[in-house]
Amino acid sequence: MTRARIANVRRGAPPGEGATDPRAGVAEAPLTIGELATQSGVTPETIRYYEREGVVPEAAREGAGRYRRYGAADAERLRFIRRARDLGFSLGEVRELLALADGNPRDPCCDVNRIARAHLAQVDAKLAQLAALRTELDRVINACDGVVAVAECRILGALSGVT
Amino acid sequence: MTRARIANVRRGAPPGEGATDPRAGVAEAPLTIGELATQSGVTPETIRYYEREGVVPEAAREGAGRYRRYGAADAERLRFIRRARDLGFSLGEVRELLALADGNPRDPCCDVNRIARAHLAQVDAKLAQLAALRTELDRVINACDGVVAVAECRILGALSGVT
DNA sequence: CTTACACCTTGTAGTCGCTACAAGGTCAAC
DNA sequence: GTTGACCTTGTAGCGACTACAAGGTGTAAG
Repeated sequence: MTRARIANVRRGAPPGEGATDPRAGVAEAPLTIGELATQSGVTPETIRYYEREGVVPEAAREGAGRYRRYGAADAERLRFIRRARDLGFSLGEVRELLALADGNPRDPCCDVNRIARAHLAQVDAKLAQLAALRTELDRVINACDGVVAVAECRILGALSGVT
Repeated sequence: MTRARIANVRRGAPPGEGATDPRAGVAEAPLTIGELATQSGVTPETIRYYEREGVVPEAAREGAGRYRRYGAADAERLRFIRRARDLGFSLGEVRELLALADGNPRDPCCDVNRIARAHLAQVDAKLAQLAALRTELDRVINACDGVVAVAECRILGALSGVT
């Protein structure tokens, strides 16, 4: 649940590259994995994991370096993934959504709807279950008022099956 | 979430052992792991896993057999564990609760309270988070009315950061 | 040029709570 | 003795990362 944000300040900003083209790939102002991580709110480890899993494409390794280099499109894709994950979509669902987004823009978006609605139903189910659990837990806790010794503890009693 | 229940009917009930002493250990009417599983609502694999993890003690292997043998106390302990797990306590928390239940009955039960209340707080936090997520997901889905092509899909748009 | 050091690389193992198998052993009934 | 259900151990897998370790690279400053 905790998403680490890593301080990742570029030590030397290359001068004279003000115009940020929104359609830029890796061409303009390549990012290191750490910078990409900072921009998209995930850790470098997670990005590498996504690459292994094929959720993001293999990064280019520009020039002589062995470092991965990223562009604006990669940052966008990662933010997409992060938002979807934050909404509770599984990585598998994210993969499907990405495939749809990557496909023909004229394709119907009913599959997107289907995935999203199925997920909403799952969330509702989990909510109901968790609410019921909370009620029960509250009941168990509130039974224990003024009891001081383990022998008479009503919480332990409830867990032991004493109703 | 699905807890398998296994049919486990004793093929030959040993005769003449009617009195079920609630304080009985392994002495009276030993159970196989499968029978214990049926009685306590977990699978044999889970019981063995709990033994490996030290949540339940190592089972006695009565007589010449290599089979684990259990008594009423073991069934009780497992039911305790299952109830606590059903209430969402982690195995670590279950371990703590068991240690408290195993300890001196005259010890104060404030630790039990602390664990239970901490867990309730966690559940509440998760509930709030899930409810917020649901709201957001619903908003995303409802934005998409009558859109037919992926290019204009508002769900994908929302995930891409278009607000 | 050297040094320093932050950042990167790959690979592997760990987290949680089980679940699923495989290959073989045991027990009770018939 | 033969069935066949049950048990045994060991190992690997799930999801979605996270955490190391051991070593390589890129950049700035001295």
